[in-house]
Amino acid sequence: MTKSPSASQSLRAFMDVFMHRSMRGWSQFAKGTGLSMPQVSILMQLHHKGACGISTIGERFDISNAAASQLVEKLVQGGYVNREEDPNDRRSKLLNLTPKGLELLQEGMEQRHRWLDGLLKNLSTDEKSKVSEALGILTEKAKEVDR
Amino acid sequence: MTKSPSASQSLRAFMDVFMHRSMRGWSQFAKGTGLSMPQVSILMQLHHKGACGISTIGERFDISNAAASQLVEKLVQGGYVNREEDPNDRRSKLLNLTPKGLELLQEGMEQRHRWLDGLLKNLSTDEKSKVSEALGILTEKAKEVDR
DNA sequence: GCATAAAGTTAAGCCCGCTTAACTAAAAAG
DNA sequence: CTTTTTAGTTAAGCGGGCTTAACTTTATGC
Repeated sequence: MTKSPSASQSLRAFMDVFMHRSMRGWSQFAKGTGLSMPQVSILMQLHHKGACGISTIGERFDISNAAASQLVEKLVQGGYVNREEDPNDRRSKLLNLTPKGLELLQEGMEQRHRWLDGLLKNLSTDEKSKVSEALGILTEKAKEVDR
Repeated sequence: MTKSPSASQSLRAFMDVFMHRSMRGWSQFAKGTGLSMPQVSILMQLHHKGACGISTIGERFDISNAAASQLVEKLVQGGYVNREEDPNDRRSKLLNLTPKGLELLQEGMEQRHRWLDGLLKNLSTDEKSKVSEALGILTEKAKEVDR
């Protein structure tokens, strides 16, 4: 590295490598579990944003409620998702990860983390702390923006 | 943030947010272009690793050569990929992004980067430089590990 | 209370990715 | 030179995701 690049440039370079790697990782993982990417994405989304109904799934993935319903049905059949009536509105459903669903997701994350830990192994203590701080900053901001 | 977390913890939190976001971003982008995720993935991979043949695609995505051939065919039809004979081995093909293919990919990246730039906007100059440095370190390592 | 809207489900049908199998053509092995 | 291996294409068929349309059930507006 000749000179210090801008933060924006660094982010772009990082994203290039990082996105490429993590996307391929997830799709391979999905294949291994027998689930499809859309199905895994729904699990991730439930874990990330908490319980919601069918139509929320539809909106977030920009698919019809019918499609969302069918995908969720498969996840329920597989025991990854719990689907119960919303006590406040009996038309609506409350979707939640089952322990099995959570476990599956965490296994997928583990695989991604193993790759990342491999990156950290070769860093000095000083570098590690810098990386840690910077990612903490970014993550906070991302959560804000993502709302 | 109460106390400084380990680098590994920071990476995990970061991965959670970023993977989720970037994957959804790409799949929405793909939908907008009329291409499927596997097709976009192939474009990304060509851009990232350079020209290769059909069977290399098959190996990298863990699909049959027949499947790879069919996917590539669609990308060639769409004008996103150039497919020519390998002069060194006339059985083999050399696949390359066309300008149109490259442009499409870059548009996708732009969309992701716009989100990221939104994150950077709210950072102080000091934070920006920290982020920049840390991501530079990580990117270098990632490229090494990725081969 | 009745009409209307909203949340989900189900079914029919389309497109797409993927696999296997059969095939062509070129290179490597003997 | 013949045999075998390698790269790629093509076709048939399966399964999955998605859409539209018709329907059920529950909530809401007047």
